[in-house]
Amino acid sequence: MTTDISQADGAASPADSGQQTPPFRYDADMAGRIERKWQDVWEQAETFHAPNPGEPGSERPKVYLMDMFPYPSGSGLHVGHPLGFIGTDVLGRYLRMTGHNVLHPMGFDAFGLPAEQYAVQTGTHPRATTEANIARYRAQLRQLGLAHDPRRSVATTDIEFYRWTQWIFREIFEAFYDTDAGRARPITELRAEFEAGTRAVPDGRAWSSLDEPARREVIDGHRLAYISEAPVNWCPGLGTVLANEEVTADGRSERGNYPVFRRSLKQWKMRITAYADRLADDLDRVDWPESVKAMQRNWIGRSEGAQVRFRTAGGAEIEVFTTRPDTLFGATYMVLAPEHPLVEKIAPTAWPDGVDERWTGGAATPSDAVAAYRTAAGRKSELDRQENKDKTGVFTGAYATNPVNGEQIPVFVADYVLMGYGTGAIMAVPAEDPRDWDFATAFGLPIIRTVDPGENWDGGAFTGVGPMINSANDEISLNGLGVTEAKRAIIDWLAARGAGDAVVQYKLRDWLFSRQRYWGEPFPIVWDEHGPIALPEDQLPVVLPDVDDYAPRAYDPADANTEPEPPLGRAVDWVSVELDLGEGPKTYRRETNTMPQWAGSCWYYLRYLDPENSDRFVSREAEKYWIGKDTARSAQDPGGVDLYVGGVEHAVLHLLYSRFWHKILFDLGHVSSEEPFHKLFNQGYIQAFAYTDTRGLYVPAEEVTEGEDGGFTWNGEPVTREYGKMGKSLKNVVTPDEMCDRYGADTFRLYEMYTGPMEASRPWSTRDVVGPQRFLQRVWRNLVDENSGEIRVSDDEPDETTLRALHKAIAGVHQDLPALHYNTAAAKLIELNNHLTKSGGQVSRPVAESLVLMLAPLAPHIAEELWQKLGHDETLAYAPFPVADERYLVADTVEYPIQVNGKVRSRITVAADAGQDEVKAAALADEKIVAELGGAEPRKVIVVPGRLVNVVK
RNA sequence: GCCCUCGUAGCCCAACGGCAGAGGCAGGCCCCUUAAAAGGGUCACAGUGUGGGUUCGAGUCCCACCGAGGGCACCA
Repeated sequence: MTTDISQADGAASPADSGQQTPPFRYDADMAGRIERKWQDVWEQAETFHAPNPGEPGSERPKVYLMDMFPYPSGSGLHVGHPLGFIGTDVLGRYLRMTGHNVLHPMGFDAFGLPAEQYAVQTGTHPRATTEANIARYRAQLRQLGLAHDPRRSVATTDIEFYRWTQWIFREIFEAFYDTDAGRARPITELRAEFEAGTRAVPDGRAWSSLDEPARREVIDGHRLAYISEAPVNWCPGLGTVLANEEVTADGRSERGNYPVFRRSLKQWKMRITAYADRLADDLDRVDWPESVKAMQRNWIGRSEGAQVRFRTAGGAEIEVFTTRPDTLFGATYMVLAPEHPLVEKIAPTAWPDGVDERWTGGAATPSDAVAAYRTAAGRKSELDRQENKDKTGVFTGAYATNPVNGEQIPVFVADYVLMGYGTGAIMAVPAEDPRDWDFATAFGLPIIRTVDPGENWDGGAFTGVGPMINSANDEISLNGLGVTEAKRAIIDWLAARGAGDAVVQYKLRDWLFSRQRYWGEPFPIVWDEHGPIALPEDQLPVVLPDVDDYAPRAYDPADANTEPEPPLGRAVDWVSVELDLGEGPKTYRRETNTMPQWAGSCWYYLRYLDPENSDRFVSREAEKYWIGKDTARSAQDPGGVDLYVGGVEHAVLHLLYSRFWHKILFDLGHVSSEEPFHKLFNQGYIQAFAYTDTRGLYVPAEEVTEGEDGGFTWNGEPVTREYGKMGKSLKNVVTPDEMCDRYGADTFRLYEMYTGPMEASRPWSTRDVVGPQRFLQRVWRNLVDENSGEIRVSDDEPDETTLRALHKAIAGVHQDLPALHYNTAAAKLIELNNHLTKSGGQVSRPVAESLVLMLAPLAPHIAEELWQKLGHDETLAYAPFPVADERYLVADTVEYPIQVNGKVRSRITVAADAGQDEVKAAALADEKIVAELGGAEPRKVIVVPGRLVNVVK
């Protein structure tokens, strides 16, 4: 079937290597020839095509392995990118050899800013750039020998792919969240309920009294994808709005680092908040790193508490959210956020008599004070608010009544209360909240302790637990209760009086889903005079039109008072469209926003399962087979990809969004699984040193030398070393292409897997790559004559020590590979090979074959070549992985170290099957131990079978 | 400020609570070589960030501190 190119071409190769190098040495050239050969063989033989259910091979237990797909950037891959890909590949190859049907696909997250920005600069269509980059990535990945199923490679920019992205959007648009049922349902069912009168219109109007536009407005207000006029993150520098997740803590864009402003704009949103509970709760059902779960929980930010209503003297009601309703007796003032709508309504015309001067901000009237404060707060950037935690604020002039004790408490406006969280208003309890304590101290407000901090407490606000005090009125007393009971009691009391209810609050906001960009999925939406309408399924895909100018209108990055203007708006012929959507031909206006980059990655793992399907985004059978719930795993198993490997940087964004979409698809009955990713693994990063000269400019890292004093120089000049990312601008990029040229892909793979455990970040060190290369060279030399290229194994039985070394290695590797401990697996193979090298002579065939098979997941090309040389016609990709024979794992005799008080003092050798008493007796009879004890009886003797003996004096 | 990781030889990293070293890099010496090395062999190098505690026994478990990396940050 295949030719043996290492021999055919081998004879020609020595001319270009050193004169004395044997002609069949495993060097970079040889490796390159072997690797290209096997990559072609695998492709032609369709070795890694994974069968779908019903196809031959699908009866084997399935495993779905996936990497987070890359964005195909113009600069290509550097050595850091494939770390996870190789790790997944090694596991996949191991699992194939242990009888599994392994699906390991790869695709491209190809919509995004860089291609668009390049298009803006050069006029090149983003599709041209994107496809060229994808081709480059494919070639780079292919040369690494990754066992992907090539039929299943998808790109989010493929029209056949984004057709289904639009279809899913459509499903989301055509659904609402039924809070009673706790799941999404089709919007048609909502309409039917309104029509039948089984569901009340939220504002109490009768459905029959509404005209069609009004009805549509009610319906649109329930959709999971909806338009809202709400404060959003507007980034004039990018000319687009951004999701909360895309804005950094200091109020700038994650991409480009431009200022971001809060502006009220009409935008598309997705109702992810409806799923807040399920997104938080179901984290308990997936096998993810605790750190990632913690980040998601933190982002969702569920907190349980109460809403409490305070009546003001003017009759207005201020509703607050608090997690500590138990401390209500200690509420001595209230605070509204500067943007709170009640601020101006409650402010009276004049200050009350004797108002504290600190409260007025020096203004003549409450309205002046409030207006001035609001203006000042609005001018402050997020960064200012964050960095300056000194409490500022001003009295509104109004008082509200504390419902538990009738106290009149002053209402302030202060920017330490945020409009975006809870109700934008708080009851302030300085005794139990440090922020309120600071404010109360600054403004001279009373502080009443309601939780007993204990005698030794001399600090400020007490947030710990303790018995309640000072908390009683005529009807209820919380005094003496613990926090939990006090909360329950006061909520019941408030609820009975109509002054409050138990509520749950979330930090999570609805997901801003529209962007003013060209290079993204168009919405499958058209507008008529009343609002948005989803295009019927049969009119998908909505293909991106060609435009002359790819740029959104960008502005002075600092000018907040600008409006987003999407590039698709300029495709006037496309925007205006005549359609018959059931009311006869009519002109509609297309939606000109595009979807954010996250859209495609929300569901790509489903498309891999059935990439050619033109009837459905994925067939039910394929979805069930590959990611369906596995009750054998656990009763509550939510299903999902068996292993998803990628960087921790997606902990919140991508992983939360795709969970959200998956749950909608589940609710609507389109998938059987409830979670997209069953097990998540975060690989570490390959990092690199970078060097700057005295002017602070980066110099080529490759050319820097280390002096004996530990200092670094470049061209004789001293340079300073930094450690961090690999990047073009840092002049420290190393590419896999270079490594394949200089050492071969197998060496490169082994190096990446060997330098540390998968989850660990570590520095790149080109210098160290020779280690794995030497190892492969030695394996080759042990099995192949470097002068003739002939295999040289013996048919003699292996000796006892070799068998022991072999089976010890098998047992170890068998354990390490599925646990992703590739570094220790490789070490065990090196150890075994070192043993073979030292033994000298020819390696016996069964030992050679086992070694080659065990090497195959890590270094597949050289393993295939050796396997073929050993006389096998078939690929080893599905050959059975060696199994250790217990006989060679147990020794006849065991050496026990003998400790006296935990320190090793002697050693004895006893038969492996010796009982504990025998071992103990032998230990105590040892002359060194007898001397140590000096005739005294040991207090205690601990025998750990097979391990050691510890004598306690 | 809070939360999560992680500190073992010059470097990268191993070590079910049981003899601190599996492996690699770099280094020394020897062999091969006219010479060289990405060839072969061999040798040395740490007591596990610091201080306590639990234990017969701690790199491993607990507490505090120091250092590095990451996440969150006026979220009521």
